[in-house]
Amino acid sequence: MGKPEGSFWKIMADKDKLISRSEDYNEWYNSLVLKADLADYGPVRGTMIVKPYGWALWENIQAALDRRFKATGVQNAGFPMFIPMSFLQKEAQHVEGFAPELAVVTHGGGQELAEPIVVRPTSETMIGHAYANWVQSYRDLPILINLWNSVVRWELRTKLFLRTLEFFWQEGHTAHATAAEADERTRMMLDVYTDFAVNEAAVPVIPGEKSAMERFAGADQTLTIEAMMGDGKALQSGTSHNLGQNFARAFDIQYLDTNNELQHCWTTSWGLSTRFVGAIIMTHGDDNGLVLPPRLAPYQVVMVPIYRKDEDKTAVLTATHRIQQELSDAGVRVKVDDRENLTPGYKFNDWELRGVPLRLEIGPRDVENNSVALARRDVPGKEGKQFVSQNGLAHTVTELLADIQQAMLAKATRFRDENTHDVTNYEDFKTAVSTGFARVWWAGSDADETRVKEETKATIRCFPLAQPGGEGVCFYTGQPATRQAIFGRAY
RNA sequence: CGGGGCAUAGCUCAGCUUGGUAGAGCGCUCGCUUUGGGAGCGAGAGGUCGUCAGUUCAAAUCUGGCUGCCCCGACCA
Repeated sequence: MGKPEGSFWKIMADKDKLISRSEDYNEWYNSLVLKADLADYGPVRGTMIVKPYGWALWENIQAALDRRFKATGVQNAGFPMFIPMSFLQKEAQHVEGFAPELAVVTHGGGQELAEPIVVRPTSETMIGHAYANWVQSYRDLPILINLWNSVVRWELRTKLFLRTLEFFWQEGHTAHATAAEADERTRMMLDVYTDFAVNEAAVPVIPGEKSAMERFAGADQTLTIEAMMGDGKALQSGTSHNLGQNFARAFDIQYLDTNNELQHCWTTSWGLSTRFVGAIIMTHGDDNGLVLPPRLAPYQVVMVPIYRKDEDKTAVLTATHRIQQELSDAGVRVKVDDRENLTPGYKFNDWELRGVPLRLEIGPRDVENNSVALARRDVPGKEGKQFVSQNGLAHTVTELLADIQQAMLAKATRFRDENTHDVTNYEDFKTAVSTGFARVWWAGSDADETRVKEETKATIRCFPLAQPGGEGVCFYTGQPATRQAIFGRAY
């Protein structure tokens, strides 16, 4: 064709290209979720259809969490999604917090209901009702239960995975005989979330405590893991609440202790949702699309066979399936992209968009040389591509996947740290929270916190559990402070 | 709940100003040629133009209402 060499390919390449993150981060996110085939919009405003690829990612998240929960003695159970309105009203803070976002069922079986029923926004009240019946004696404690379900909160402004009317999550609910045990459990589950985020998702998080204003409605204490997204904004990625005796009192969860005295239980709850999928997208994604951590990726390796002639095809496909089996036997999640109607180049781009950690190309030359090409998703272009021997390939791949996992965590951690600034005055604070986190000494009141939010849109994401110790000067009030806080703009 | 935008083929959109037989690209189906970074040619399938009403001989096009979705702000995992 008579056009300059580059222009044709540039046009072709731009055709289906994502908008770059720097151009419009929001648009990048929205279109990526759709194009990577993770999810789609539901027919009711603000609802989400999770497609098989997105659900597979969620299933891997579920599996990683579930085995950690069970290792601490937690059992799964199923609870009703319908809650009597009166239950919500039993805990004053709780109803106040959730009232504005409740979905209420007024009709059933063609009849108007005598009492409206609430679709669970979370199950603390239903759990309270059940536990009150289950607990009689200190011998019945602790109760350690987790629910995998979905909940409904009538959000005004929604965004796929991050905030939808209905979302999928787990909610753990425990009841204990002592305050110390409840406190221990609250921290233990935060540790579980931290370990999961860092070691499975390669998402560096800051474990910390929420301020009184950001606390869960009805909790004495809310712990959180906070992550920094690619645009410098914060995402609350999992929470663990110490509910004290608030719900035990509201629902009469009582037991007889060893002295035959009636005591209220101490309860906790903790949750992590499909929002975490959003955290993975925005922590690791780049201008070419998703970058999934190998430990959670639905496919860890995608194989793209390449051939021209029929005789090549037979040889290539034979080798492809042999290697597929070999990798699969080694516990690697492999996908062979044997679609006939698409060119290898298209497949490369497609799987990059979908974030598969490692691409394995195999063509006639490889069959001849006993080699394959491996291209790692986290290192784009030629740099990330290498030809390796087919001998010991399972080992090579396993090592490479581990390396990718580690490199992704290192990269995300570096980004987070480079965009976290220790500041001591308001001007520097404003600069810091416009691009990332500000770490400050804080001694302000609720009113001060509100004012900072109004003036800068930044909120206290958490008081990190890891504190430097000693004392500092509050950047806002100038008062002596004993705790440092992380501020940031949040999703 | 306020402000803005959009609604025409599976997707992205043109057509509307100035009313007159429904369009393009991509995708899809079939065939042939292709395949190491988003393939080419040929032949097809596919739309009561969001909805209701009004104006008119005639409405995708003009007018009004309604509905839905997306984006931006206040509230939230």
